[in-house]
Amino acid sequence: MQAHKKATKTLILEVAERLVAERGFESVSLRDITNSANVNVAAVNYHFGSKDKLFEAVQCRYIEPINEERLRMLEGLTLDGRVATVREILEAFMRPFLTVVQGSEMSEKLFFKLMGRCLMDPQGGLPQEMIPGIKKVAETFTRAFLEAAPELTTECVLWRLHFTFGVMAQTLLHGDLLHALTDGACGDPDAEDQFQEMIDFCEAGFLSGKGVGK
Amino acid sequence: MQAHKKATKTLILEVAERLVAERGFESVSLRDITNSANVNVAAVNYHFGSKDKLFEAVQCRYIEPINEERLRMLEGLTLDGRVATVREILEAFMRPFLTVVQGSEMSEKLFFKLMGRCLMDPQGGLPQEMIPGIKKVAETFTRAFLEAAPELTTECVLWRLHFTFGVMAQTLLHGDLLHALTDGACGDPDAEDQFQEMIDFCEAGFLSGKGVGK
DNA sequence: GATTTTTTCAAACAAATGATTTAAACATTT
DNA sequence: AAATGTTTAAATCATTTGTTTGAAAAAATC
Repeated sequence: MQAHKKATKTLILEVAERLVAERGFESVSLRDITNSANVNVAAVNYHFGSKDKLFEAVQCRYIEPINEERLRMLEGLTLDGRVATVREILEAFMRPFLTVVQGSEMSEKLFFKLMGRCLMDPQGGLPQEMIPGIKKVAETFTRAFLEAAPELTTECVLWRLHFTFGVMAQTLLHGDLLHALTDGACGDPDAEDQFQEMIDFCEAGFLSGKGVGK
Repeated sequence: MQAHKKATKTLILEVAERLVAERGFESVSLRDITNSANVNVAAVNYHFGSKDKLFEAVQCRYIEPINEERLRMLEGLTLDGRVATVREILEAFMRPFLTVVQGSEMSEKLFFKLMGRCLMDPQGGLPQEMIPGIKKVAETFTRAFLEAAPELTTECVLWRLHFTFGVMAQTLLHGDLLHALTDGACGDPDAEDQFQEMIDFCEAGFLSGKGVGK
């Protein structure tokens, strides 16, 4: 059954992921999803229970591999008791978004739109199921940053991690906006260049107050 | 008529603004809006033409005073041919979000949620009516930054302005998330402190590559 | 191979949606 | 005060929404 035909449940998830990214959860109807997936309308409620639960499943499915890859990269940096640099840790935090999306079937732009939806759409905040994973990432990376830059306080690191996430989300979500606003002068689609610009910006922000200037 | 009773059109806009901020545009029905505003359902189509046009009006109404205040603050910095610092320009870019919202009837959190919705919700990008204003802000501030930090390229400034916006959006939108993830340890509600943290971070990011380090 | 469980499907459900219509109320101008 | 233009109101429209039902089909278990 799995060999010749994709499981209905997975099929629904994939289609929902794409449509939700494109149009937002509230704008996509169950029939949009099931028609596009060539399954029956009732299949959603059968496999997921409700439309809301389907959306939660979509959210969890996309964030998990990213968080896993983040922790994996960070672990690779601190082998043999080595202390990683702020820049390396930043890269471990940010790059998984690129690598995971490049390994997925969605286009990058769509994938990041989905990310934005996940942050904005849910009425009652993130699904409970996602919180532990995010918490673990935040804690682990905060610890790493504190080792790399001991002069910073925990609270300060958390704020800057938060800022870093904002830089990433904004760039990946609205990179095309920059392109449009400058009549094409800016917004070069080279993802790797953008990435380096982001890391430069955030590294400097993270080390703010460390240098001679202040 | 205006003296004793608020114009229906304005009333609808205000209620729509609040409800859209809370729940998102697609999740709010015309009846949610008109019931809450104590006006007839038909009033929306009469005054705005359609639900979509109402949403465009909501978006434009909120962004305009912010952009005006931004340009006003920036102008104040460069009187008598004086050259402003990067930090001052950054403040002119970011602070209007705080001052305008503090002068409005909405709570801060709601206001920034609305901001997020405006960036995410519309299917075909931002309303055409908003583009010129944003463009003007981007151009004017880019010019100012280039004067304050002549060693940067135009493209670089645009990217960093973009990053700065991301920091701001993320912080103002999801500041409570940080609070929740750290079990209350982080996420102090003092808006001014947060603001200084943001400016520190972005100033450092903007001046990245300028200092001795690189 | 019969039985039981799981999955699919067409049809129908009630509720809610954005939009329209028509007439009444109101304000403004002549 | 009559006529005109503007705004409000109730009722109704055709769709669409998420969800449920009950039977058929498929798969798994015995």
